[in-house]
Amino acid sequence: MTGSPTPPDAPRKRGPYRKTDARRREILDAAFEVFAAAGFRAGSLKDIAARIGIDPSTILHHFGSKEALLRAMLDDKQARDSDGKPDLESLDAASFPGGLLELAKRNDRVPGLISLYAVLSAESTTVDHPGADYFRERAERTRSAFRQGFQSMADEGLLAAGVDAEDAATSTFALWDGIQIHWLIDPASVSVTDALRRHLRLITTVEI
Amino acid sequence: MTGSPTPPDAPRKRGPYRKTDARRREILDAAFEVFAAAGFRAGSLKDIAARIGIDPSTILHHFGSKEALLRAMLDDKQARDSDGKPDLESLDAASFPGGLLELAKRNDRVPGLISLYAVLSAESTTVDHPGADYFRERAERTRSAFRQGFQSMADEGLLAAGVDAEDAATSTFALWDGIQIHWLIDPASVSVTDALRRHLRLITTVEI
DNA sequence: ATTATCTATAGATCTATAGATAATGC
DNA sequence: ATTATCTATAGATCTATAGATAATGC
Repeated sequence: MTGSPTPPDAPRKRGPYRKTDARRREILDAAFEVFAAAGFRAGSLKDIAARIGIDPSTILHHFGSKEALLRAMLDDKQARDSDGKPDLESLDAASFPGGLLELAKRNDRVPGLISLYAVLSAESTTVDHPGADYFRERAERTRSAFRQGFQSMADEGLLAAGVDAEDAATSTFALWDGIQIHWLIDPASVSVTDALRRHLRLITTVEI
Repeated sequence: MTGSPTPPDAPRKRGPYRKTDARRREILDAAFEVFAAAGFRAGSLKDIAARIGIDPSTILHHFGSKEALLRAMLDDKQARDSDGKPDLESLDAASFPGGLLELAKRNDRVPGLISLYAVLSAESTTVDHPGADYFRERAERTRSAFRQGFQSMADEGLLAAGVDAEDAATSTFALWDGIQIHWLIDPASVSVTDALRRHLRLITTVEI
């Protein structure tokens, strides 16, 4: 008998090179920069490839298609966002509004991050956009996390009179995304964290 | 003497056909629909032309270039927005917050209008976008009009405690633009006018 | 005669694939 | 031997222009 240790129908594959992960990371980082600066449709594989000195077809070897690259890049950002650092879901009543501000400050310090989400989430509302599902789910998750955070504040009587958790979540989320676009349009005229802080002061009773 | 009534160097031109204005209007309307649905970069002259049954080159005959068409379309929208109807600049202290809501309601009823501004203003922040100047100026004008409106309210003591006109303008503008994007992403989860009304209630002392 | 419109096409993209060559790892 | 990378190119855009034909208006 020539019984092999692997099933007969499973073709033996050797797996990727040791440096493949690093190359994929390079591509994801370059894709982030290009998509943040130009959006998905105007950001080309050629631009991304040029940034790290490879040929566009190499990107397709690793990710299969431009759409798949976008999804991989978004999933990667999401995974790294909630990697170690405190994220939305982990904020409780005591740390919630301050935690939001911390999050905003942290995002402000990552060049391109605000642009990526602001540009792509708006672009994702246009016809046949491959990021539509991602951004709809992201909006749902974000609003839900905000709602929970504000609800635990409401439970301790920390919301301003006439404000409920649902309203607080919706308005804070909207103001945050809106002010980010206005900051991209004219950075000198607004401050993301200042606007957010003033809004949180208005809808809560805590010192921020 | 064969002295002509026009200067010798001015070549005599006959001017456009009587129906040219109507054709230009058709093109502007179709451009609005396409740019609202797809953005400027993904919205093609071919799509616009197909919508009204003409050839793309006819559009270029009338407007010269795709960028010029975008600018003409934006200028046209701006001119028609402030055409007769009460606009931002004409609102005084008494009618200001209510007038904003009316404006929002009116915009909600024009399909594509919210998408046009939300999509293009975000897209305009990307590299080499022909709408960048327009949207920066528009943001300036809008924030300034809001500031004046809220300032006249402040003068009559109609703003909530701790809120000044500048903050009110910035936050209202940001919340409005943000909630519009969230509405485009998931229309079922938010109401533009409700969110705006709640915000105005929060920052003013008037009944809305 | 001038303006409007279309046909045809140039020229510049862009994504994706096929297949050759180079690098890696068993 | 398999994976990674590049070259070359197909095929599908897209904007813009040149020039022919049709419609309009003096």
